[in-house]
Amino acid sequence: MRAVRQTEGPVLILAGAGTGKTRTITARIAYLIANGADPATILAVTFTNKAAGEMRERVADMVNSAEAALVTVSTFHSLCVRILRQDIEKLGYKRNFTIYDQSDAISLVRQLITRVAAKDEKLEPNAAQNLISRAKNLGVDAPTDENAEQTLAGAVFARYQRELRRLNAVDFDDLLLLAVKVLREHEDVRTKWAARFRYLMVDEFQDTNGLQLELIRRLATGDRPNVCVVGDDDQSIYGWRGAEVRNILEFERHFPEPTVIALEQNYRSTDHILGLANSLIRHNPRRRAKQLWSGRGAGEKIRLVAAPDDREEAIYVVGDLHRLKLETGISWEDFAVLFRTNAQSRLIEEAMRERGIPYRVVGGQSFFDRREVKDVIAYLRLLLNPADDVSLLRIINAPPRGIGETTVARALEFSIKRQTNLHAALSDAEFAAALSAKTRGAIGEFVALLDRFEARMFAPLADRAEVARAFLDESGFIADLRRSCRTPEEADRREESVFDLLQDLGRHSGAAGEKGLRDFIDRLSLESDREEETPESGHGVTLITLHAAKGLEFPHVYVLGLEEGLLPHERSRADGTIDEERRLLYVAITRAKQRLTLTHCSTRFRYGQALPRQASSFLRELDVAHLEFVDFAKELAKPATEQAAKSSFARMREILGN
DNA sequence: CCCGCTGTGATTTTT
DNA sequence: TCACAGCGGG
Repeated sequence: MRAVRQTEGPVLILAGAGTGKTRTITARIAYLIANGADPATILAVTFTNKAAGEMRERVADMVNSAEAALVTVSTFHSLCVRILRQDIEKLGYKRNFTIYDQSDAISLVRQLITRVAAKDEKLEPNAAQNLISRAKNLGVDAPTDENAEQTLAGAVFARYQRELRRLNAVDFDDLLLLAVKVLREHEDVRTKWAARFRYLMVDEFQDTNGLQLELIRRLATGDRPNVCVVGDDDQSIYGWRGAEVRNILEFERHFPEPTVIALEQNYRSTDHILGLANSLIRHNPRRRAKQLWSGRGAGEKIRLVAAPDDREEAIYVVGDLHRLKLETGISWEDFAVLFRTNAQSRLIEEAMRERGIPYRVVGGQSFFDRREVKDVIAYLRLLLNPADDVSLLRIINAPPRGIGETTVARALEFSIKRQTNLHAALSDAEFAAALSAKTRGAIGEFVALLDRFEARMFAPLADRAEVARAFLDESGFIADLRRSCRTPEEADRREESVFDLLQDLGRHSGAAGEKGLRDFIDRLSLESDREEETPESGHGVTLITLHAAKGLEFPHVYVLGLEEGLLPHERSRADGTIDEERRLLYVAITRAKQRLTLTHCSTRFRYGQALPRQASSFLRELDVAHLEFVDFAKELAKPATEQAAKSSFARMREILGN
């Protein structure tokens, strides 16, 4: 297979849906090693920790474990952390910088808005953080024009970047931005890292943004660097968060005269499913031509169902999969219900519960909770970087220790005036002088606590997990955590998740002293603490958004709401991203292995109102040869009048325009 | 500290 | 419609 053996020079592997993308990359790595490449010079970059983990596992299966361990398989962000932990000083940051995740960033933005905004000005922290993030992913690290400082958002942006620097902190976007910056501006640094990696591989290349492309370009050495990217332009669905399909469409511009290999054999779906997918995606302009085929046989036609409203749609889908399950005995895990927006899952959930069918909702945003875990991280971060005000503010009153809001506000003011951080302000004699004896005592105790544990944590031969446990205990955090719970069970659960974390810290076989703890915290900061929720692990039918479904596959798939305004989403018309919506449907269709059902409604309830709906314009693009029109009324096994059946059939024909 | 009132806004989501 | 944030009162 050429995709595996062409190891020299730039290679572009166009890997269509279900063509064995990950398998190809891992086989390449194994092939490289078998042919004498030094494993330590191989770098494979992915987007998610999950993908990196899977790849690492598969490499370990193919080559001996000592060699596998030398290969660098990493996400873009953790690769950047690695670069920055070594070389960020060139940019004027200290090496012990703290990494802020999105919620840390939002809380900093919130603070700044209250500090900067006039009485009548309003700005949502969430929206502002989003704006800043978008800008940074375009490579912009400050508001562009002079006016920008005058708008609230611009002022917050400028202030935010300055604050991060003062706090010796970087956010997720900075990781990319600063890593690229240091490689761009310091040739010695660039040469060092480029020399390390002789073979570069990038997964899901269609999802890269400008910064990520630049990172790869700067790491790639020589006229014909060994850069192999794998991706599928037809599955580019993250444009809205900065991904540039252009990167894959114009690969030759960045890496001239590449070997281009198209993987077109699909190992997943039936011919009808692939045929349908092909007929749809053909309507996209500007794509790398490819035609997927499979040897899996024709299979069933794709069923297109028109439901009267979203409630009936849900009842139908759930009823249909229930029936199928009873008839064939396949397991619940083989089913997935896909939808454009999270809100759509509700009706499905209700219908599932009514029938007692087990299900799991993937995604959503349940990862902002786990308050106690974030608190523990804040405690530990503070030991590594006392200048980290966001962490300090998070824990200064957990537990309440007599340092009230007023005192904190004063300390903040003092720290701003002195151009320093909160920790320094709290330790400052002049600041203390202005306080009551009681407050002074409370602050003194708090600062002493931090200093004492900083010394203990980084003492030679310190047992990090044990020191951390004592820290959380003696600070009163654990007791406060338990106290704040409503039930003893909840208290146990939360305390246990803290101890799990500490146990993990104990097991973490890192270096002694600061580095070991920092590696551990870096890992925690970069991995969202959402539980492992792979479709295999849970029980039940998978309910999932179209976006989150990318990369997964299921024997039986239902795609809901193929209606104008929902898929394509109404926003996409104004944004000019209809192509991306089409790719989204393409991704959805290609998730199915055996049986696929598409549905749409004539009426949908939104914000309490019944809205008339039109079928998605995408339906007209589908090749009818692969479709079967399901008579909704009949399928529901309700006594339907012939008239109703006829009219619904006529409507469907009308919709499809043939 | 907690409860209930009011106002608001409502794609997609990983690191 | 409904969920959630922010606020004021008990």
